[in-house]
Amino acid sequence: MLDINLLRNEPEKVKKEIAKKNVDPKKVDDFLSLDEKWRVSLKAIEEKRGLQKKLSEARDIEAAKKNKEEIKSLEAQLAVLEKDREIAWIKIPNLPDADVPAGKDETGNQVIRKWGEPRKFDFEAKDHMALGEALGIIDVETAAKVSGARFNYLKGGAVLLEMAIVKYVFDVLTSEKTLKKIVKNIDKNYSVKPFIPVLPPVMIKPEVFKKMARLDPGQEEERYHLPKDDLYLIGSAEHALGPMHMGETLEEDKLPIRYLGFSSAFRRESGSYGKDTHGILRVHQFDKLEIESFTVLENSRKEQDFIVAIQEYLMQSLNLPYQVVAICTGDMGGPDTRQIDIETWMPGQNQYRETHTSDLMTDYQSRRLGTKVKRKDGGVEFVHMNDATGFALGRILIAIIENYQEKDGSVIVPKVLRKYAGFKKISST
RNA sequence: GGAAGGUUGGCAGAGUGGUCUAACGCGCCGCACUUGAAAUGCGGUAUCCCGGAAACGGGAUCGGAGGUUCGAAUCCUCCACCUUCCGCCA
Repeated sequence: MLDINLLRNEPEKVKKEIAKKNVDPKKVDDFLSLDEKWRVSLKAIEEKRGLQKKLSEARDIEAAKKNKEEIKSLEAQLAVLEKDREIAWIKIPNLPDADVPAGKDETGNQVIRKWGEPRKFDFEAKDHMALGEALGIIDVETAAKVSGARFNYLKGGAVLLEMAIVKYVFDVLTSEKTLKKIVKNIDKNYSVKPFIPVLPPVMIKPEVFKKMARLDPGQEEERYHLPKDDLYLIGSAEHALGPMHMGETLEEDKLPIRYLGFSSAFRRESGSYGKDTHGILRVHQFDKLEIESFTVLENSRKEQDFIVAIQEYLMQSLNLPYQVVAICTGDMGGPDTRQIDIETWMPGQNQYRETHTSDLMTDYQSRRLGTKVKRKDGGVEFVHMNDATGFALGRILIAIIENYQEKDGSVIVPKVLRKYAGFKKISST
């Protein structure tokens, strides 16, 4: 949620900014009108409560009884107002940063840079499904029988390759030495504090999910819910990493706090029927390495730049061609102030496909989570949060299988992963 | 799944219906004493909301929600979490 003072003091600015995100500016007026009503109601009730105390002290039981009835009816009104006000508040998204390209939808996204050349094959390149099935490492048919559409079994070399990637990324992000190399392009004096490896829970409570601004109206359809226990399956490790410090006030010298999580991610993919039905590009369950970091406000943009630099370092070390995309105002997420995606070249589809995202959320999430930082000068403010993909393992496996395929249908293991995988090539047996 | 005990301010911990504006202590901050420090003494030390330029005023908060009462940290109901035990279990 946005800062209440910003909404009250600069509504025109907020309206102008959210319009860029295709959000109706009227939502600001809706909120402010409810806020005003709420304030009036609150003031009235507080006066009556003060009176109730005095009457009670004076043992004026008759007057107190009467006053109590009035308080009760006012409280009922206030509760309704409070709820409506909160709902209206949440509907207002974070404001886009100044350098975010303006645009209505994904056509407004801008490729900022490209790295690597799509490989020219001297044979007909196959897609990951054809390769994976032939190699016996991807099986969607059995998964369809056992679990339904949009599920998959990974087997053999694909499994070992995934594990190799996981271990490799954990090695990179926990090494100060490697991070120092990466940060040079951003600001050589910036913090290279290593990431803390995390295996998070994959089920979380609804109220926590809401505080992360990931279960707001319109998003529930995308989530798996376990009604018996009222728990949700996470759609990303972000959902369990982001709330790790909710309700806490962190000391400034503890920041930045950086986590690297590994978990399965669960998505209903409602509304995407018929889209990407082939292969394992869009599935209900996949594993993902996720980056989450907490910083002071003046560092959060630099932190995002650093995170993107890490993503690119990893991509380059795997020698996968990619492009970095600045997501435009109309296509970015509600809690984001700046979103940068990476799209990886996939020869099987002859196009770049989204594999990474990096979200700068500023204090939009931390305000509802109650995650604060106590500055050295004694001031307390909300921390800034960044969240980003380390590797979405299903999709990066697709990229590796398709980019590293050989004429005979085998797949070469990227050099940097060989010592982790223990083999150089995946062949049919 | 069953049972018992617990959850109070930064920490520790008292408080079983009005004197709670939450004791005592520790920690922290300020001042005094001191060449400096320690010790000592005095004072101050939670968060959030509303109003206010500010000083300040009002309100809420004793795990959470609801209830009883003129009045709740205290009584009642439900829930969550923690500790321990039994059962089951990777």
